[in-house]
Amino acid sequence: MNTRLHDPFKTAFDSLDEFADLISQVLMCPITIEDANHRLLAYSTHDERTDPARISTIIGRRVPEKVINQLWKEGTIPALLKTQDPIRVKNMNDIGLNHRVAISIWKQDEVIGFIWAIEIDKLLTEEDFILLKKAADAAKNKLLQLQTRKNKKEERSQEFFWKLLTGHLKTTEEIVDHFHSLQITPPASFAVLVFQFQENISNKVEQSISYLLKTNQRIKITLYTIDCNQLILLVSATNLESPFNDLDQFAKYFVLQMRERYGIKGIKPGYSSIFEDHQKTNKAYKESLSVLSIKEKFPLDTNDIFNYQKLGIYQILDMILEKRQTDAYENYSLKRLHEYDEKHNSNLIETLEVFLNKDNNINDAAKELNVHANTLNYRLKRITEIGEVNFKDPNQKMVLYLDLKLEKYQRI
Amino acid sequence: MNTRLHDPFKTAFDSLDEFADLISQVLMCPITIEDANHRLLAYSTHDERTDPARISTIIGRRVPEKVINQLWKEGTIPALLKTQDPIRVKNMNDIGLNHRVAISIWKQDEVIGFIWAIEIDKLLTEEDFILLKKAADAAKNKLLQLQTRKNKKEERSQEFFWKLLTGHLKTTEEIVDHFHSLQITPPASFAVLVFQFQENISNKVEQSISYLLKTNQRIKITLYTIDCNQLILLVSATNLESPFNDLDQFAKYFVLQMRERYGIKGIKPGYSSIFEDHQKTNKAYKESLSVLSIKEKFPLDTNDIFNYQKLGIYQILDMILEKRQTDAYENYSLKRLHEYDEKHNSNLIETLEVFLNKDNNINDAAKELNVHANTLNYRLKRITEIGEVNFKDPNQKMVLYLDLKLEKYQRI
DNA sequence: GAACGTTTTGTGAAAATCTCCAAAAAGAAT
DNA sequence: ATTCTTTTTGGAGATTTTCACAAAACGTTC
Repeated sequence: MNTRLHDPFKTAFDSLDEFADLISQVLMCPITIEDANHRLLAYSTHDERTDPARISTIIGRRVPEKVINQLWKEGTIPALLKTQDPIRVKNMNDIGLNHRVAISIWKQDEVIGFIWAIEIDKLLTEEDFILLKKAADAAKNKLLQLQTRKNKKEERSQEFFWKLLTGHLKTTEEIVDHFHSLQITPPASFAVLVFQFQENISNKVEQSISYLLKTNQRIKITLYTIDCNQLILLVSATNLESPFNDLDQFAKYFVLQMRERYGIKGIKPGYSSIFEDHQKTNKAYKESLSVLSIKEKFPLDTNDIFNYQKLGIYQILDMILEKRQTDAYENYSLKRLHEYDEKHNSNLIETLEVFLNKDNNINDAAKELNVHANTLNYRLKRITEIGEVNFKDPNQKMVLYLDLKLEKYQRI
Repeated sequence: MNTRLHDPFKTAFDSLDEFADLISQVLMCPITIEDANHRLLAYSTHDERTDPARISTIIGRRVPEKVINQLWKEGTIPALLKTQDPIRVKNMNDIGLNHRVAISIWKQDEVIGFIWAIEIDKLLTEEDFILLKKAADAAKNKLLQLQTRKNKKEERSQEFFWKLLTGHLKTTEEIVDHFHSLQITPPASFAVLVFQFQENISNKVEQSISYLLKTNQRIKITLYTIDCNQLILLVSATNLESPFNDLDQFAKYFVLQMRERYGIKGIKPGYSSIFEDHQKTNKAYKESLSVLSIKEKFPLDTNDIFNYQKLGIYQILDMILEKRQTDAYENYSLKRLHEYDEKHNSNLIETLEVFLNKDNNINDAAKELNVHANTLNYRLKRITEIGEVNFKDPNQKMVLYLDLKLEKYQRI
């Protein structure tokens, strides 16, 4: 027993799995080893007793997202990131978690992994805690090896990604070959997703990002890189039927988590259409940037839009503005309505805009304007008279809508 | 009596009015003299008896439009344009016309005016007819004088108009001065209206045009000129409240009459927005031409549109097309819908287009598609699923509409 | 042709929208 | 102050639209 307390882990071992079994034997409980992003690195097979959370972790080769979220909310992970000591986690039946003890594995001042010990039928003692700490220290070197191997691969990936983004790779075969040489299956369909941060992305923030991306299970992130204040991702949806939905959800999720977990605010997502041909990565990248630049120009109207497709009319608004300016065009209807508003200080223009925004829905628009539906009806009648507009004509309505938005844009 | 039959009109007279009185005395009935466009040139005051049609003619200094229309329909004017002999017109109480006799005044093979004799209490005899013929002959020279004077003025007007259209006159004062020197009051607001003919406009057609324009009383035509197959007008609406309405009506009226009266088909009208500043005549002209060129590109969709304002989205469609082509943009939703149509040979795309054309009106669209309203509803639901569209978002709908039209355009 | 999924059509009830009228309120004009 | 016009609001009733459900028709696949 004395030797055991001394340091039972100072022996040579080939694989992390072997090492996990060793810990398991020493502490007499199931052991799981994860990297910093909660990907499964190894697990003990010696002890067959386990809990549902561990099973899903092993099956999926990563800790389930809901478990991670719970551990963040409840404070375990933040604690593990602060201290080098073991942390005890209480039973959480709703996510299938038994009592367990966790410890983080450190390389200098950075966490590079975790060891989990599940307390099946006995709780670990103070002594065990000391042993666990020694185990964590012993695991460090093995993990570092894995990391450097990964880093090299990542560097090559990054270079390849930039070539894709800038359109340097001309043929589809060349691109697919590159993917394979990096041992990545090229996604059947993809989009480029860019998160724009308020400030340049520091190394520290980069780690948080990396963590969030790796733990995400909503969408597949094939490649990612960082450019000043932009995080650029090559992503593909797991659900092929409604990819936009998935992407939207992920974008919102990412922004939310960055704010809640790390206090980083003001991240703006923008993503491209979905493409099948990898040669179009460059185009996809441009679309994403275009989304971001348009979101800057029309922040209010495009607040909930992240996707180039969903930008709708805003895709082409600045181009139209340019033409309208060179043509010195003036919308006659809007002009008359403005004149009327001026003269009678009414607000027909505002009324019109809300009505069009609300997709011609009288009730919704009336609610937003805080007037009676009949009032709105009356105003609309006046608008058709004064502006000589026909609301049954989608054509005319569109131009009104466009010109309204343009006016607004010009005023700013 | 003998001398009277010989030629009572071979005397000198100063004005046409004097001459009208002379005829009136000889034939013992009220006399009116008009130019080829039914503008009043002179009328007898000797005889006080008259009829409502004559009164309005004198008051308005032109024959009322409904009277002219009636005389065309009923054949009097066509007859007068064919023969040099007097024509008798029957009583037409509904338009206030008594019995009367008319004769056309000729210069070579062209009618340059008319003389009207109203048969108040006695019908004109054969003898009177011969006298009338002599009167017409005598009136000819006087009318010619008037015409040449007018022609000179018209030439100067034409030159001025072209300067306006091409934007050669820089300051508004300069333009207003020009107007005044031509004894024209510059209209407070105006539009440029262009009729495009299928063939170059011959002199003969020009006469018909001139006639139609001069007899029109719906809108004020300040200036007009002809350029190859285009008739260009500077017009202003008499009704300031709904100028577009007036202009639309006139455009349709002109096209109709040219076809019905002269058998000239395929005339396409196009007119600009309404402007107040005469420096913008050039812009107005460009807008009109733009309408015509767009009508050529989208003949079906823009068939009932003559006005730049009402062109709606078509104003900017070719510009958008250009951008979409350089961007190699592809609408994801439409792509998926097309694929679905292809695979299941359905017609979701057509359904979508009709639905959008009909301004989201299920019933109207269903009628046009010859399906049950529920069928349409079902299809729309499928469209939102397959194309990942949200029909409550006016933005998305607009882009769909635009891209649909663009596709259609590209296919042609 | 049986089995299956997709599409079309029909029905009816609930919800909404529209139409019309009238009264009140607010502004403008005299 | 009063008249007149314009605007807002309310409500009742008619009309439309929407929605869910079910049956029938159609197409594909085995």
